[in-house]
Amino acid sequence: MLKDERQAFIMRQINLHNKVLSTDISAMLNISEDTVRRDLKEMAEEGKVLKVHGGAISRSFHYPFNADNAVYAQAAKQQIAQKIIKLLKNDMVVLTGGGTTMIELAKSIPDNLRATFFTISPLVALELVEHRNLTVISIGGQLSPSSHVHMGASVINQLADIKVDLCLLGANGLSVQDGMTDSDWEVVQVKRAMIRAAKKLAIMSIAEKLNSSQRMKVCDLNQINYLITELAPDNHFLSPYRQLDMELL
Amino acid sequence: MLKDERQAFIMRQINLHNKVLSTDISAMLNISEDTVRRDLKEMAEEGKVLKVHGGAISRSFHYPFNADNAVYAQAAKQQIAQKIIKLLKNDMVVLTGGGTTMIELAKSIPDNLRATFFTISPLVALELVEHRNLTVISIGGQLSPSSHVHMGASVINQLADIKVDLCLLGANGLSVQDGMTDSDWEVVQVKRAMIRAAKKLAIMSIAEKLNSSQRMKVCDLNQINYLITELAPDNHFLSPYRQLDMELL
DNA sequence: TTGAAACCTGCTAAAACACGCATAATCAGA
DNA sequence: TCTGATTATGCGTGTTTTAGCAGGTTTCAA
Repeated sequence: MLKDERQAFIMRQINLHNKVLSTDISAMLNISEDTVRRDLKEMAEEGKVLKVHGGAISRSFHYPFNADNAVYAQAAKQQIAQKIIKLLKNDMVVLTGGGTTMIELAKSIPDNLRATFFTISPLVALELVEHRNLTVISIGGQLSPSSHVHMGASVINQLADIKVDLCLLGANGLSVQDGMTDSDWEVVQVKRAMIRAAKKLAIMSIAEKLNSSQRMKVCDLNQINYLITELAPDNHFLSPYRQLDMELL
Repeated sequence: MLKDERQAFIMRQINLHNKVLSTDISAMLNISEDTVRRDLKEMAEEGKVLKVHGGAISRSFHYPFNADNAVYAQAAKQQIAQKIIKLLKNDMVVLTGGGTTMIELAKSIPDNLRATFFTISPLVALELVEHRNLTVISIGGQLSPSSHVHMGASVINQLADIKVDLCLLGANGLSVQDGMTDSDWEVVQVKRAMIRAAKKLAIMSIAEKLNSSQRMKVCDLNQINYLITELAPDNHFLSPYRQLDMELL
């Protein structure tokens, strides 16, 4: 077997699986691991792959991370925001949670929308209040260091006293089996109270979060009125949700 | 499974859910918790995540606001902050307003201070909550677009129900003649309610604002227990205030 | 205050690695 | 086709990296 031929084979494997193990290649081609290592090293120097201990990974695979303020999957979240804006009408009263998707939405609300927003997230509140025609009311309470939203009994109490047209929540986990789920007990309590306070419920979730589950159940899928993802409503990925009693956006 | 692959997986989980638990990752990938911990530690050292007890949280979640904006008279305000820190004791309950001085203070509170902070400013709340020994409670209400603090009747109501050790307020106007003054009627109402809720009152003000008056009166000078400026207490500029029943810092 | 969970440190075995060297394969030009 | 030069490959040896584990300590929350 020729060297180039071998490296082409390795390249194919990497394109196929995003990674290769030196041992695997060695076994597959019946060559010594040393040779594989040498190949990988060479290919890494040519910039074709990323060499790591144990094998190599695809160059395009290096995970997304920007040290500063880049939000993960921002494009998708902005798409979601655009879709939600269509749900918002003048003189609506809306209740929102926190999360980066919600912040993207808060930024991109059109300035001419005249509405009232209740929110448990100070970050969202600060973004919303930049729009002239919005009335922003913070549901105060103990601020959670990890999720940066207000939680605790006083939040639940306040939520019991209000009734809003639409509740906007980000989903942490969402699946046909388990419904909407979350990982934190306190968060679940607050989300439930928020859902109770709203006539309609809209859940936003990037497609990646669909079909994932967390430990605690927030609500059933049939309580959800709108499910907003960055995908087109007829995307096959959403088909499990299509029969259900919710509108896909 | 390759190490980098594993870390990419963790990174993805963090981007999706804003946090991960070591135990969860360990279970999901069938690897020991030690390995997960080592990964998280490594990733934290590279600045990719924030390590916390039990797991790690997203870095972009860590308050992506204006990192270092030009604040007017920032040096002076930081000096003031340093002086106020000396007033803060463990297990104190403090009530604060908003303003850039207050934010500077919130940033520079020592991490080992264990205390409870009530605040009407979402920005201050978000800064305070970064200190792990602080309990932060937002007094919620309508968010003022101009001053970025919560105002309105519900704030007054909530303030009526609490009693704190110390109230920290920035002054808009302060003079021997007129006492503490402000320009906005709503703000005055809130400040009065805050003062009522506190055993002691500390006013912070850059020297520039001393001897200036606004239209509305908030309180008399003799209600003030501490006056904090960036000047030394024996500065001649402060002499008009020296005879009064307040401590100059 | 106390018990459980999370953590750290040091250790071990196995895997992956690097390096030198001997041998095998390849190639260019006569 | 032969030959010498060049390159590629496999192997032995010693080193480094990695992952799990044992134990003692810290942290957290009840």
